[in-house]
Amino acid sequence: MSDDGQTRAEKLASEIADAILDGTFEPGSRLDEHMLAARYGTSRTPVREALRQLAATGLIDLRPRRGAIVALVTSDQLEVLFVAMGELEATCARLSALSMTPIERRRLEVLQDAMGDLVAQNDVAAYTAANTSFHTLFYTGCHNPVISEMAIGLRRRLAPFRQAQFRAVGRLARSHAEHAVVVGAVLAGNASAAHAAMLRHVSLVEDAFEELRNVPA
Amino acid sequence: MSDDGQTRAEKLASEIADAILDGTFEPGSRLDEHMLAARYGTSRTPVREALRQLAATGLIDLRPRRGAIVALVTSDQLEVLFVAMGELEATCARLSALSMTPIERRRLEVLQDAMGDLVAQNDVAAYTAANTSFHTLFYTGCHNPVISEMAIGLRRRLAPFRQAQFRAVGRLARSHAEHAVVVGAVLAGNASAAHAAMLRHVSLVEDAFEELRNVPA
DNA sequence: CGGGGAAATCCTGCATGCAATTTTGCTAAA
DNA sequence: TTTAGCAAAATTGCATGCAGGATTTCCCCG
Repeated sequence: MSDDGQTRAEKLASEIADAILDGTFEPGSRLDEHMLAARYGTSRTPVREALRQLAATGLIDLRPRRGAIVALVTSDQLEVLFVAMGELEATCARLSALSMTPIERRRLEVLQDAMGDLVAQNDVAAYTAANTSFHTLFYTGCHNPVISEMAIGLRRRLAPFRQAQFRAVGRLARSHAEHAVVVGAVLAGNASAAHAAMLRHVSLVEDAFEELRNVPA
Repeated sequence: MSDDGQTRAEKLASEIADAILDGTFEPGSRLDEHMLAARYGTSRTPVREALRQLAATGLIDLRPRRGAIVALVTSDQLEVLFVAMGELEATCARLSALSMTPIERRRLEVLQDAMGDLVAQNDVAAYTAANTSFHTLFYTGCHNPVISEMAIGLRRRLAPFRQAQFRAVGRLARSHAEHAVVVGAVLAGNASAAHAAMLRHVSLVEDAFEELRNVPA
Protein backbone atom coordinates (compact mmCIF):
# COMPACT_ATOMS: atom_id res chain seq x y z
CA MET A 1 0.00 0.00 0.00
CA SER A 2 1.09 3.59 -0.50
CA ASP A 3 -0.47 4.49 2.80
CA ASP A 4 2.06 6.41 4.87
CA GLY A 5 -0.09 6.69 7.92
CA GLN A 6 -1.78 9.60 6.26
CA THR A 7 -5.46 9.63 5.69
CA ARG A 8 -6.98 9.80 2.22
CA ALA A 9 -8.20 13.31 2.79
CA GLU A 10 -4.73 14.54 3.68
CA LYS A 11 -3.12 12.95 0.66
CA LEU A 12 -5.92 14.34 -1.48
CA ALA A 13 -5.36 17.82 -0.08
CA SER A 14 -1.70 17.55 -0.91
CA GLU A 15 -2.28 16.18 -4.41
CA ILE A 16 -4.95 18.71 -5.26
CA ALA A 17 -2.71 21.49 -3.98
CA ASP A 18 0.10 20.27 -6.22
CA ALA A 19 -2.28 20.09 -9.15
CA ILE A 20 -3.32 23.67 -8.54
CA LEU A 21 0.23 24.91 -8.10
CA ASP A 22 1.54 23.21 -11.22
CA GLY A 23 -1.30 24.63 -13.26
CA THR A 24 -3.34 21.48 -13.83
CA PHE A 25 -6.30 23.28 -12.32
CA GLU A 26 -6.35 26.86 -13.47
CA PRO A 27 -7.43 29.73 -11.23
CA GLY A 28 -11.16 30.24 -11.39
CA SER A 29 -11.91 26.74 -12.58
CA ARG A 30 -14.55 24.77 -10.74
CA LEU A 31 -13.42 21.86 -8.61
CA ASP A 32 -16.25 19.43 -9.04
CA GLU A 33 -16.45 16.91 -6.21
CA HIS A 34 -17.54 14.06 -8.47
CA MET A 35 -14.77 14.85 -10.91
CA LEU A 36 -12.12 14.95 -8.18
CA ALA A 37 -13.45 11.75 -6.63
CA ALA A 38 -13.28 9.96 -9.98
CA ARG A 39 -9.88 11.45 -10.81
CA TYR A 40 -8.28 10.26 -7.60
CA GLY A 41 -10.22 7.02 -7.32
CA THR A 42 -12.08 7.69 -4.11
CA SER A 43 -15.48 8.79 -2.92
CA ARG A 44 -16.69 12.32 -2.40
CA THR A 45 -16.34 12.24 1.38
CA PRO A 46 -12.54 12.53 1.62
CA VAL A 47 -12.62 14.96 -1.29
CA ARG A 48 -14.91 17.26 0.66
CA GLU A 49 -12.65 17.09 3.70
CA ALA A 50 -9.61 17.87 1.58
CA LEU A 51 -11.37 20.84 0.00
CA ARG A 52 -12.16 22.26 3.41
CA GLN A 53 -8.54 21.93 4.39
CA LEU A 54 -7.40 23.68 1.22
CA ALA A 55 -9.93 26.45 1.70
CA ALA A 56 -8.36 27.20 5.06
CA THR A 57 -5.02 27.81 3.36
CA GLY A 58 -6.60 30.20 0.88
CA LEU A 59 -5.66 28.12 -2.12
CA ILE A 60 -9.27 27.52 -3.08
CA ASP A 61 -12.46 29.45 -2.56
CA LEU A 62 -15.30 27.49 -1.00
CA ARG A 63 -18.72 29.02 -1.51
CA PRO A 64 -21.49 27.35 0.48
CA ARG A 65 -23.83 25.34 -1.72
CA ARG A 66 -22.06 26.65 -4.78
CA GLY A 67 -18.98 24.52 -4.94
CA ALA A 68 -15.27 25.21 -4.85
CA ILE A 69 -13.16 27.11 -7.33
CA VAL A 70 -9.43 27.58 -7.50
CA ALA A 71 -8.81 30.94 -5.86
CA LEU A 72 -8.22 33.52 -8.49
CA VAL A 73 -5.97 36.26 -7.28
CA THR A 74 -6.60 39.68 -8.68
CA SER A 75 -3.75 42.06 -9.19
CA ASP A 76 -4.71 43.82 -5.98
CA GLN A 77 -4.76 40.62 -3.98
CA LEU A 78 -1.42 39.67 -5.43
CA GLU A 79 0.00 42.93 -4.21
CA VAL A 80 -1.43 42.23 -0.76
CA LEU A 81 0.07 38.76 -0.75
CA PHE A 82 3.48 40.01 -1.79
CA VAL A 83 3.44 42.69 0.87
CA ALA A 84 2.40 40.16 3.48
CA MET A 85 5.15 37.76 2.48
CA GLY A 86 7.69 40.53 2.51
CA GLU A 87 6.70 41.57 6.00
CA LEU A 88 6.81 38.00 7.26
CA GLU A 89 10.19 37.31 5.70
CA ALA A 90 11.48 40.53 7.20
CA THR A 91 10.12 39.45 10.55
CA CYS A 92 11.88 36.10 10.19
CA ALA A 93 15.12 37.94 9.51
CA ARG A 94 14.53 40.19 12.51
CA LEU A 95 13.96 37.25 14.83
CA SER A 96 16.84 35.35 13.27
CA ALA A 97 19.17 38.21 14.13
CA LEU A 98 18.02 37.87 17.72
CA SER A 99 17.86 34.14 18.14
CA MET A 100 19.96 32.23 15.61
CA THR A 101 22.38 29.83 17.22
CA PRO A 102 26.09 30.09 16.43
CA ILE A 103 25.75 27.00 14.24
CA GLU A 104 22.90 28.54 12.29
CA ARG A 105 24.84 31.76 11.84
CA ARG A 106 27.78 29.76 10.56
CA ARG A 107 25.56 27.90 8.08
CA LEU A 108 24.24 31.21 6.84
CA GLU A 109 27.76 32.51 6.33
CA VAL A 110 28.82 29.36 4.48
CA LEU A 111 25.80 29.42 2.19
CA GLN A 112 26.31 33.08 1.41
CA ASP A 113 29.91 32.36 0.36
CA ALA A 114 28.85 29.40 -1.75
CA MET A 115 26.23 31.50 -3.48
CA GLY A 116 28.92 34.00 -4.32
CA ASP A 117 30.66 31.29 -6.34
CA LEU A 118 27.40 30.47 -8.11
CA VAL A 119 27.05 34.13 -9.08
CA ALA A 120 30.58 34.09 -10.48
CA GLN A 121 29.71 31.03 -12.55
CA ASN A 122 26.34 32.57 -13.48
CA ASP A 123 24.67 29.26 -12.59
CA VAL A 124 21.05 30.37 -12.46
CA ALA A 125 19.57 26.95 -11.67
CA ALA A 126 21.90 26.27 -8.77
CA TYR A 127 21.47 29.80 -7.47
CA THR A 128 17.71 29.44 -7.56
CA ALA A 129 17.93 26.25 -5.52
CA ALA A 130 20.39 27.83 -3.10
CA ASN A 131 18.08 30.84 -2.80
CA THR A 132 15.36 28.56 -1.45
CA SER A 133 17.83 27.19 1.09
CA PHE A 134 18.80 30.73 1.99
CA HIS A 135 15.28 31.72 2.87
CA THR A 136 14.65 28.39 4.58
CA LEU A 137 17.54 29.17 6.92
CA PHE A 138 15.59 32.17 8.18
CA TYR A 139 12.42 30.14 8.58
CA THR A 140 14.18 27.75 10.90
CA GLY A 141 16.47 30.43 12.30
CA CYS A 142 13.68 32.59 13.64
CA HIS A 143 12.79 29.73 16.02
CA ASN A 144 9.12 30.51 15.72
CA PRO A 145 7.17 27.79 13.88
CA VAL A 146 4.00 29.87 13.93
CA ILE A 147 5.57 32.67 11.93
CA SER A 148 7.66 30.41 9.73
CA GLU A 149 4.65 28.31 8.76
CA MET A 150 2.74 31.42 7.81
CA ALA A 151 5.65 32.53 5.68
CA ILE A 152 6.03 29.11 4.08
CA GLY A 153 2.33 29.02 3.28
CA LEU A 154 2.50 32.41 1.62
CA ARG A 155 5.60 31.42 -0.31
CA ARG A 156 3.77 28.37 -1.61
CA ARG A 157 0.79 30.42 -2.67
CA LEU A 158 2.98 32.87 -4.48
CA ALA A 159 5.23 30.26 -6.09
CA PRO A 160 3.38 30.30 -9.44
CA PHE A 161 4.00 34.02 -9.75
CA ARG A 162 7.71 33.95 -8.98
CA GLN A 163 9.01 31.63 -11.65
CA ALA A 164 11.15 33.98 -13.66
CA GLN A 165 12.70 36.11 -11.00
CA PHE A 166 16.36 35.43 -11.85
CA ARG A 167 16.07 35.58 -15.61
CA ALA A 168 16.87 39.25 -15.98
CA VAL A 169 20.55 40.03 -16.48
CA GLY A 170 22.42 41.03 -13.38
CA ARG A 171 19.68 39.75 -11.07
CA LEU A 172 21.96 37.15 -9.58
CA ALA A 173 24.64 39.60 -8.55
CA ARG A 174 22.08 42.05 -7.27
CA SER A 175 20.28 39.38 -5.27
CA HIS A 176 23.56 38.24 -3.78
CA ALA A 177 24.49 41.78 -2.83
CA GLU A 178 21.15 42.23 -1.09
CA HIS A 179 21.64 38.92 0.69
CA ALA A 180 24.99 40.17 1.91
CA VAL A 181 23.36 43.11 3.66
CA VAL A 182 20.84 40.81 5.33
CA VAL A 183 23.51 38.34 6.40
CA GLY A 184 25.69 41.10 7.75
CA ALA A 185 22.89 42.48 9.88
CA VAL A 186 21.88 39.07 11.18
CA LEU A 187 25.43 38.07 12.05
CA ALA A 188 25.86 41.40 13.80
CA GLY A 189 22.68 40.73 15.76
CA ASN A 190 21.18 43.96 14.46
CA ALA A 191 17.48 43.13 14.41
CA SER A 192 16.09 46.28 12.87
CA ALA A 193 18.76 46.34 10.18
CA ALA A 194 18.02 42.71 9.33
CA HIS A 195 14.35 43.53 9.09
CA ALA A 196 14.95 46.49 6.81
CA ALA A 197 17.42 44.66 4.61
CA MET A 198 15.21 41.63 4.09
CA LEU A 199 12.20 43.82 3.45
CA ARG A 200 14.12 45.73 0.84
CA HIS A 201 15.34 42.50 -0.73
CA VAL A 202 11.95 40.88 -1.12
CA SER A 203 10.40 44.16 -2.24
CA LEU A 204 12.90 44.30 -5.05
CA VAL A 205 12.02 40.74 -6.00
CA GLU A 206 8.43 41.87 -6.15
CA ASP A 207 9.42 44.76 -8.37
CA ALA A 208 11.20 42.32 -10.68
CA PHE A 209 7.99 40.37 -10.87
CA GLU A 210 6.04 43.50 -11.71
CA GLU A 211 8.45 44.33 -14.51
CA LEU A 212 8.05 40.90 -16.06
CA ARG A 213 4.34 41.07 -15.60
CA ASN A 214 3.79 44.43 -17.18
CA VAL A 215 5.69 43.49 -20.30
CA PRO A 216 3.37 41.96 -22.90
CA ALA A 217 4.22 38.31 -23.43
CA MET B 1 -34.52 28.86 10.45
CA SER B 2 -31.23 29.95 11.96
CA ASP B 3 -29.54 29.19 8.68
CA ASP B 4 -27.67 32.29 7.57
CA GLY B 5 -26.54 30.88 4.29
CA GLN B 6 -23.81 29.14 6.19
CA THR B 7 -23.41 25.43 6.01
CA ARG B 8 -23.75 23.18 9.05
CA ALA B 9 -20.05 22.45 9.06
CA GLU B 10 -19.18 26.13 9.23
CA LYS B 11 -21.56 26.83 12.05
CA LEU B 12 -20.25 23.77 13.84
CA ALA B 13 -16.69 24.97 13.42
CA SER B 14 -17.68 28.30 14.90
CA GLU B 15 -19.61 26.79 17.79
CA ILE B 16 -16.94 24.26 18.63
CA ALA B 17 -14.33 27.01 18.50
CA ASP B 18 -16.39 29.07 20.92
CA ALA B 19 -16.80 26.07 23.19
CA ILE B 20 -13.06 25.57 23.21
CA LEU B 21 -12.31 29.24 23.79
CA ASP B 22 -14.77 29.62 26.65
CA GLY B 23 -13.38 26.53 28.33
CA THR B 24 -16.24 24.12 27.73
CA PHE B 25 -13.75 21.79 26.10
CA GLU B 26 -10.51 21.83 28.03
CA PRO B 27 -7.13 21.60 26.33
CA GLY B 28 -6.08 18.02 25.84
CA SER B 29 -9.59 16.62 26.04
CA ARG B 30 -10.74 14.30 23.30
CA LEU B 31 -13.30 15.59 20.83
CA ASP B 32 -15.33 12.50 20.09
CA GLU B 33 -17.15 12.73 16.78
CA HIS B 34 -20.22 10.87 18.04
CA MET B 35 -20.35 13.07 21.11
CA LEU B 36 -20.10 16.26 19.10
CA ALA B 37 -22.67 15.04 16.61
CA ALA B 38 -25.10 14.23 19.41
CA ARG B 39 -24.34 17.47 21.24
CA TYR B 40 -25.09 19.64 18.24
CA GLY B 41 -27.87 17.49 16.85
CA THR B 42 -26.32 16.52 13.55
CA SER B 43 -24.48 13.63 12.00
CA ARG B 44 -20.79 12.92 12.06
CA THR B 45 -20.13 14.13 8.52
CA PRO B 46 -20.37 17.89 9.12
CA VAL B 47 -18.60 17.38 12.44
CA ARG B 48 -15.65 15.85 10.66
CA GLU B 49 -15.52 18.71 8.19
CA ALA B 50 -15.65 21.25 10.99
CA LEU B 51 -12.85 19.48 12.82
CA ARG B 52 -10.66 19.64 9.75
CA GLN B 53 -11.32 23.35 9.47
CA LEU B 54 -10.43 23.88 13.12
CA ALA B 55 -7.29 21.82 12.78
CA ALA B 56 -6.13 24.20 10.07
CA THR B 57 -6.39 27.10 12.50
CA GLY B 58 -4.33 25.25 15.09
CA LEU B 59 -7.11 25.25 17.66
CA ILE B 60 -7.33 21.48 17.71
CA ASP B 61 -4.88 18.70 17.00
CA LEU B 62 -6.05 16.11 14.50
CA ARG B 63 -4.17 12.84 14.61
CA PRO B 64 -4.99 10.41 11.80
CA ARG B 65 -7.06 7.47 12.99
CA ARG B 66 -6.63 8.62 16.56
CA GLY B 67 -9.17 11.35 16.81
CA ALA B 68 -9.03 15.03 17.64
CA ILE B 69 -8.00 16.69 20.87
CA VAL B 70 -8.15 20.31 21.89
CA ALA B 71 -4.67 21.63 21.23
CA LEU B 72 -2.82 21.88 24.46
CA VAL B 73 -0.33 24.67 24.38
CA THR B 74 2.79 24.15 26.37
CA SER B 75 4.50 27.07 27.99
CA ASP B 76 7.01 27.09 25.14
CA GLN B 77 4.32 27.14 22.49
CA LEU B 78 2.57 29.92 24.32
CA GLU B 79 5.75 31.95 24.22
CA VAL B 80 5.99 31.29 20.48
CA LEU B 81 2.40 32.35 19.95
CA PHE B 82 2.85 35.55 21.93
CA VAL B 83 5.98 36.44 20.02
CA ALA B 84 4.24 35.76 16.73
CA MET B 85 1.28 37.91 17.67
CA GLY B 86 3.56 40.68 18.83
CA GLU B 87 5.43 40.66 15.55
CA LEU B 88 2.22 40.67 13.55
CA GLU B 89 0.71 43.49 15.55
CA ALA B 90 3.90 45.45 15.15
CA THR B 91 3.77 44.80 11.42
CA CYS B 92 0.20 46.06 11.36
CA ALA B 93 1.31 49.22 13.09
CA ARG B 94 4.18 49.61 10.64
CA LEU B 95 1.91 49.28 7.64
CA SER B 96 -0.68 51.50 9.26
CA ALA B 97 1.88 54.26 9.59
CA LEU B 98 2.46 53.95 5.86
CA SER B 99 -1.03 53.51 4.56
CA MET B 100 -3.71 54.72 6.95
CA THR B 101 -6.09 57.18 5.36
CA PRO B 102 -6.58 60.60 6.96
CA ILE B 103 -9.96 59.43 8.22
CA GLU B 104 -8.43 56.36 9.84
CA ARG B 105 -5.73 58.49 11.44
CA ARG B 106 -8.37 60.81 12.78
CA ARG B 107 -10.32 57.88 14.25
CA LEU B 108 -7.17 56.66 15.93
CA GLU B 109 -6.57 60.09 17.45
CA VAL B 110 -10.16 60.34 18.68
CA LEU B 111 -10.12 56.89 20.24
CA GLN B 112 -6.82 57.57 21.95
CA ASP B 113 -8.29 60.73 23.52
CA ALA B 114 -11.42 58.90 24.61
CA MET B 115 -9.34 56.18 26.21
CA GLY B 116 -7.52 58.84 28.16
CA ASP B 117 -10.82 59.75 29.80
CA LEU B 118 -11.46 56.10 30.62
CA VAL B 119 -8.08 55.92 32.33
CA ALA B 120 -8.96 58.99 34.38
CA GLN B 121 -12.20 57.34 35.44
CA ASN B 122 -10.36 54.03 36.00
CA ASP B 123 -13.12 52.27 34.04
CA VAL B 124 -11.46 48.92 33.41
CA ALA B 125 -14.37 47.33 31.56
CA ALA B 126 -14.79 50.19 29.14
CA TYR B 127 -11.05 50.47 28.66
CA THR B 128 -10.81 46.77 27.86
CA ALA B 129 -13.51 47.13 25.21
CA ALA B 130 -11.88 50.24 23.79
CA ASN B 131 -8.56 48.41 23.73
CA THR B 132 -10.05 45.88 21.38
CA SER B 133 -11.24 48.70 19.15
CA PHE B 134 -7.79 50.22 19.32
CA HIS B 135 -6.10 47.13 17.97
CA THR B 136 -8.85 46.58 15.44
CA LEU B 137 -8.07 50.01 13.99
CA PHE B 138 -4.62 48.74 13.10
CA TYR B 139 -5.97 45.57 11.60
CA THR B 140 -8.09 47.54 9.17
CA GLY B 141 -5.59 50.38 8.95
CA CYS B 142 -2.78 48.22 7.59
CA HIS B 143 -4.91 47.61 4.51
CA ASN B 144 -3.65 44.07 4.21
CA PRO B 145 -6.32 41.47 4.92
CA VAL B 146 -3.81 38.63 4.72
CA ILE B 147 -1.77 39.98 7.59
CA SER B 148 -4.72 41.24 9.58
CA GLU B 149 -6.47 37.88 9.40
CA MET B 150 -3.37 36.15 10.65
CA ALA B 151 -3.19 38.59 13.54
CA ILE B 152 -6.87 38.19 14.33
CA GLY B 153 -6.55 34.42 14.29
CA LEU B 154 -3.64 34.57 16.71
CA ARG B 155 -5.47 37.01 18.95
CA ARG B 156 -8.40 34.61 19.10
CA ARG B 157 -6.17 31.70 19.97
CA LEU B 158 -4.50 33.66 22.72
CA ALA B 159 -7.68 35.17 24.09
CA PRO B 160 -8.04 32.60 26.91
CA PHE B 161 -4.61 33.53 28.21
CA ARG B 162 -5.12 37.29 28.20
CA GLN B 163 -8.14 37.69 30.40
CA ALA B 164 -6.65 39.47 33.34
CA GLN B 165 -4.27 41.85 31.67
CA PHE B 166 -5.69 45.10 33.05
CA ARG B 167 -6.25 43.92 36.61
CA ALA B 168 -2.91 45.01 37.96
CA VAL B 169 -2.82 48.49 39.38
CA GLY B 170 -1.54 51.17 37.06
CA ARG B 171 -1.90 48.93 34.00
CA LEU B 172 -4.45 51.21 32.46
CA ALA B 173 -2.30 54.31 32.61
CA ARG B 174 0.72 52.40 31.44
CA SER B 175 -1.16 50.86 28.54
CA HIS B 176 -2.46 54.25 27.54
CA ALA B 177 1.00 55.76 27.66
CA GLU B 178 2.32 53.01 25.42
CA HIS B 179 -0.58 53.54 23.05
CA ALA B 180 0.34 57.20 22.88
CA VAL B 181 3.79 56.35 21.57
CA VAL B 182 2.33 54.08 18.93
CA VAL B 183 -0.27 56.62 17.88
CA GLY B 184 2.32 59.35 17.70
CA ALA B 185 4.54 57.29 15.40
CA VAL B 186 1.67 56.26 13.16
CA LEU B 187 0.33 59.78 12.83
CA ALA B 188 3.83 60.99 12.04
CA GLY B 189 4.09 58.30 9.36
CA ASN B 190 7.17 56.88 11.06
CA ALA B 191 6.95 53.20 10.13
CA SER B 192 9.89 51.83 12.06
CA ALA B 193 8.98 53.79 15.17
CA ALA B 194 5.42 52.49 14.97
CA HIS B 195 6.74 48.97 14.65
CA ALA B 196 9.04 49.34 17.63
CA ALA B 197 6.42 51.01 19.80
CA MET B 198 3.75 48.42 19.12
CA LEU B 199 6.21 45.60 19.63
CA ARG B 200 7.19 47.06 22.96
CA HIS B 201 3.57 47.51 23.93
CA VAL B 202 2.47 43.95 23.24
CA SER B 203 5.64 42.55 24.75
CA LEU B 204 4.82 44.32 27.96
CA VAL B 205 1.33 42.87 27.83
CA GLU B 206 2.95 39.49 27.53
CA ASP B 207 5.14 40.24 30.52
CA ALA B 208 2.03 41.16 32.48
CA PHE B 209 0.60 37.80 31.55
CA GLU B 210 3.74 36.06 32.68
CA GLU B 211 3.57 37.80 36.03
CA LEU B 212 0.02 36.70 36.59
CA ARG B 213 0.85 33.22 35.45
CA ASN B 214 3.83 32.69 37.69
CA VAL B 215 1.95 33.71 40.79
CA PRO B 216 0.24 30.72 42.41
CA ALA B 217 -3.51 31.09 42.18
C1' DC C 1 -35.04 37.34 -33.08
C1' DG C 2 -34.41 38.38 -28.18
C1' DG C 3 -35.91 38.00 -23.30
C1' DG C 4 -38.20 35.97 -19.35
C1' DG C 5 -39.71 32.10 -16.83
C1' DA C 6 -40.39 27.32 -15.63
C1' DA C 7 -38.85 22.73 -15.54
C1' DA C 8 -35.26 19.51 -15.61
C1' DT C 9 -30.70 18.43 -14.46
C1' DC C 10 -26.79 18.81 -11.89
C1' DC C 11 -24.36 19.53 -7.72
C1' DT C 12 -23.72 20.13 -2.97
C1' DG C 13 -24.91 19.05 1.94
C1' DC C 14 -25.95 15.64 5.05
C1' DA C 15 -27.21 11.05 7.11
C1' DT C 16 -26.32 6.31 7.50
C1' DG C 17 -23.76 2.01 7.28
C1' DC C 18 -19.71 -0.85 6.99
C1' DA C 19 -14.78 -1.94 7.32
C1' DA C 20 -10.37 -1.23 9.54
C1' DT C 21 -7.62 0.26 13.21
C1' DT C 22 -6.93 1.77 17.70
C1' DT C 23 -7.87 1.40 22.44
C1' DT C 24 -9.32 -0.88 26.47
C1' DG C 25 -10.13 -4.41 29.63
C1' DC C 26 -9.39 -9.01 31.15
C1' DT C 27 -6.69 -13.06 31.92
C1' DA C 28 -2.68 -15.41 33.01
C1' DA C 29 2.05 -15.98 34.05
C1' DA C 30 6.42 -14.41 36.06
C1' DT D 1 2.06 -7.21 42.26
C1' DT D 2 3.30 -6.27 37.77
C1' DT D 3 3.47 -7.19 32.95
C1' DA D 4 2.62 -9.44 28.61
C1' DG D 5 -0.84 -10.96 25.48
C1' DC D 6 -5.26 -11.42 23.52
C1' DA D 7 -9.94 -10.39 22.68
C1' DA D 8 -13.82 -7.30 22.63
C1' DA D 9 -15.50 -2.78 22.26
C1' DA D 10 -15.20 1.64 20.56
C1' DT D 11 -13.89 5.00 17.25
C1' DT D 12 -12.27 6.71 13.02
C1' DG D 13 -12.18 6.54 7.80
C1' DC D 14 -14.71 5.98 3.82
C1' DA D 15 -18.58 4.77 0.57
C1' DT D 16 -23.21 5.24 -0.71
C1' DG D 17 -27.80 7.20 -0.92
C1' DC D 18 -31.11 10.79 -0.58
C1' DA D 19 -32.90 15.62 -0.14
C1' DG D 20 -32.59 20.56 -1.10
C1' DG D 21 -30.80 24.33 -3.53
C1' DA D 22 -28.34 26.19 -7.75
C1' DT D 23 -27.60 26.18 -12.62
C1' DT D 24 -28.67 25.23 -17.06
C1' DT D 25 -31.75 24.52 -20.74
C1' DC D 26 -35.61 24.98 -23.30
C1' DC D 27 -39.94 26.79 -24.47
C1' DC D 28 -43.14 30.40 -24.88
C1' DC D 29 -44.22 35.10 -25.37
C1' DG D 30 -43.28 39.79 -26.75
